[in-house]
Amino acid sequence: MIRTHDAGTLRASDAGTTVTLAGWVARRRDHGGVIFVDLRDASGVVQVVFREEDAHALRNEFCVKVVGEVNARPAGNENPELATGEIEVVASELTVLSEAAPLPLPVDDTITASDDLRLKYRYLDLRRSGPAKALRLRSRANQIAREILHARDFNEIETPTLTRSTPEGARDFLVPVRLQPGTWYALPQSPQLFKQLLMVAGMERYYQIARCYRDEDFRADRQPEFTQLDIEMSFVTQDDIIELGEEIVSRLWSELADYQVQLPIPRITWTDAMNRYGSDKPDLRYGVELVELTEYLRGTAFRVFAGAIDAGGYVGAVVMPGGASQTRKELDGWQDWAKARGARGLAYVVLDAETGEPKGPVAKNLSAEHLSGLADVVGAKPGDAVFFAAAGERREAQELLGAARIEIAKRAKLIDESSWAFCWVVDAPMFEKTDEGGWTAVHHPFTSPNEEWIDNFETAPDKALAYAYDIVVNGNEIGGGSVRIHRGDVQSRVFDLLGITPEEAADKFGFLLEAFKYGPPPHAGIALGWDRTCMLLSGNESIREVIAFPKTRGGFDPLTTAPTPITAQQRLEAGIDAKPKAAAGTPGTDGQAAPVQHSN
RNA sequence: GGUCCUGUGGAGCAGUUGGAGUGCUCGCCGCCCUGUCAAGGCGGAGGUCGCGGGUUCAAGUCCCGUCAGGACCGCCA
Repeated sequence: MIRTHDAGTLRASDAGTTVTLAGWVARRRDHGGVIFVDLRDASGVVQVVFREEDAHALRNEFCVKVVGEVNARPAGNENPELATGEIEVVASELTVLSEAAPLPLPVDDTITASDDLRLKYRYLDLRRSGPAKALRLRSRANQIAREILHARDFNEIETPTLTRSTPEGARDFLVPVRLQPGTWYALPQSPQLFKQLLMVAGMERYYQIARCYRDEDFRADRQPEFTQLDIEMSFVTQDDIIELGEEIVSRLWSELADYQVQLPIPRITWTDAMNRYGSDKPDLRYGVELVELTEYLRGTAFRVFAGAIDAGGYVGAVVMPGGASQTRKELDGWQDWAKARGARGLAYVVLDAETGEPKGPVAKNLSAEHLSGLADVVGAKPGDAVFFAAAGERREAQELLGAARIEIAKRAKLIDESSWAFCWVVDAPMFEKTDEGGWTAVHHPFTSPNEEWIDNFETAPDKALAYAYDIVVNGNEIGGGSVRIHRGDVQSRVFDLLGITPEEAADKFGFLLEAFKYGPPPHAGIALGWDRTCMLLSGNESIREVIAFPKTRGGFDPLTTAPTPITAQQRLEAGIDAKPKAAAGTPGTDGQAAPVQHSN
């Protein structure tokens, strides 16, 4: 080793020791006759004192080696801000290992740079303590997960990243195949089918910290490549997977966020989540629950509500505490907000802070009777605002109210940012209607109906429930999974309902169905969105912060400038323009199976 | 595909009613300085106001387009 000690670990007890340190010049304070340098390495920072002129030439981010003696600082010069603040290293020898050009962005915890500049110089960005800490936290999270899973006899198994499309709803990234021009690999959207094959293979307990790919638009919490902690077990029930998920989550939060998760984590059914919070990933840090008014308002003359009710739909409301004090401009702003998400508007009534009298444009359209009881029905007090949503489709109106609920919490500052609220959302529906009138799987088509529905889901597909579960924290879904179908007859019936013909099924995932002929065990699994989990644990608001070299919104990497054009030669070799031969045994990616969605 | 925000020396910002590239903090270069810790003092360099077009006597500022970055919707768990 070039160094004998780590800079950040030196303490008063090391006084008198001669040490060799190596690291970077974090800051230089040149007083002429004495020069102070904050020397930074991965362990932290220590002050080095130079009395020789040669340190005058040092600049920020020079990489240096220093030999010196650890001394207690002169009385009165201690720095309680630093872990190493009681001591300093008096240098006797300085070696410049490499110089640094003037920096394109400050390597300084107190100053922020724009995102694309940070990414272009990510290696400098990561010298800062915050970004570095996020990656170190992620490494520790990986370690914790592995400790738990290996203690439970899991096998860490790698699955292919050059494969065929897995049945998720997202667009695939495609890779041309030189050896078979005109054919293409897909990068996996998840290892779903492979982990199920590993269950057939008798591995019984599988996990993988798996890179997954989806060619969809970006968000603050979405990148085209992302990581899942992917888990599958044989001979288990939903409760077994939930118990495992709870151990992982509670260990992560206790060690990395200093928070003790109360176990068991509360479970809420999907239907309750939608009814009460208008979301399948409710943020339980605050109340503001939805109230259904379909029956209360039945018979109203207000056409917007009556139309929804007569269509067999839903009318509901959500209360904004103190919302009556909003200005007209703020209330109008809610209309723009609603339109931005595709709604026609957001009806509201404000309750006068003094009298409790309902006011606002919608109040004129409601009968005196409906108005007088409104506050009690929705649980509003004088000074509150009541927002309404109505639609022929129950879920559509509830989701609008759910989004309004989140916005209310933000604007009314109802969120305790230091708190954590976990829940499992269980009993998700198996199917939902497609626009064409058919059915599509809410999770994926290998998710098992629950005990109650496994033999009769065809009788009421809209009511059938699945053994599917999502774990949610503060309104973020950090993981989800399901019990899988392992019986061939059930799988065939599900495909049948989804309108997937046996031919299509065989084309798309015949290899899995084939495998299921040979004694597949009952199995179930879960996948935790690892980037999002680490983002939350590290207190960041973008998953870019927990990814070493992330991409910008346009799918661009400012550091490497990927993606790049290819040469004509590369294009030719890759066979991009080749037409596939008649699809005999090598079906392409053009299977016309019914749409299937969702992973895990 | 849509809505919105941003783009000004190396970094982060300000820039009024359209009136000379004006300003602030940091960094950079030089000099001074023996106890600082976001050191301090003095001096200096550094600009096609993202790019293109338009309106105007005059555009960093107004309009249109475009590029880049960001937030959200659609999409996607």
